[in-house]
Amino acid sequence: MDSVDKFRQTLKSEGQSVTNARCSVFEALLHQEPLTMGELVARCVKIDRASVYRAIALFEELGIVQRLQTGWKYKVELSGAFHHHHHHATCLLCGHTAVLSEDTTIEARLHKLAHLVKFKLERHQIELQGYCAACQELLED
Amino acid sequence: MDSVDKFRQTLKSEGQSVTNARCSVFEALLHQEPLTMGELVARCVKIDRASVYRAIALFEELGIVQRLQTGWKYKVELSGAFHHHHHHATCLLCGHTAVLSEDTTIEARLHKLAHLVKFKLERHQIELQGYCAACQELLED
DNA sequence: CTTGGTGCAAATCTTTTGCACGCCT
DNA sequence: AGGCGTGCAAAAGATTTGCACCAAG
Repeated sequence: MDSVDKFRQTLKSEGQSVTNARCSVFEALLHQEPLTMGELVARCVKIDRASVYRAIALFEELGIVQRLQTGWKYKVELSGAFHHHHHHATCLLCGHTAVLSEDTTIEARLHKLAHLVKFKLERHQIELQGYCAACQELLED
Repeated sequence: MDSVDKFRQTLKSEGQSVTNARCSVFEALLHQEPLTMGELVARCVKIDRASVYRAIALFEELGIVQRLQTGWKYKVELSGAFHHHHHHATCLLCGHTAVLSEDTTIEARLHKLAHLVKFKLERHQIELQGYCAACQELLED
């Protein structure tokens, strides 16, 4: 079953309609780096701004997308079932986002830390900020 | 040397003026949980909105405050020298925030991961979401 | 059908900017 | 004194909402 089918299925199983606007927003996110709402709205040409926001709010509730923070602004990307879990590093200068390789050591550790404060861990997010290779060079000038 | 002195010192050593507005913003952050910009503006009664934003921008540049993510919006809190570096776990139900104990294993690991994508790591943030002890019980009913 | 979703326009909220004036050094 | 920082007002951006109309189930 491909991602689009899984998406339609998810909506249906939650009693939600599969509409043109929602499909457009979903497709705009497929195979993409995380996008800001502005970028997402720009990619959904024929879809109204408000509908994009409404779709994202719904998707987040259903666990189809997740928001992630990159400095001051957030971006959205497909989550879990549609996209492997991973973390990002965002460049403080150019804003480019790199995907980090998986690291089970950290995930295990987080569970342990959560357990210490008696939390049942549902999700987590790790955000790294620094300078990408290209910007490090720029800074040396 | 108390925090306020250290604050004034930091400004001076960076060639910045110690002004009334900046002190007010700093004091509003002292001994507080992280605040949203809206909350912060509300606490700085006699200070103009724009000046609060300008102060926070400066403080962040000087490493006096850091922004962090709790849910969809960011909050600001005093950082590093004024407040130990730490991570939070936020309850999805009641919103309670617990402070996680320090873990050098993770910090070291993050540097390694950043290095793999050629990033010069400047800062990081880990956000855990789950259910606190009290809410786990509620959920069992 | 008929209920829920959409587009549109306008309201809200958040953050930034230009400018003239007053305060820190 | 001289320049930086501030308040004010307004611009710019981001997000939300009310409402009439159209489409999915």
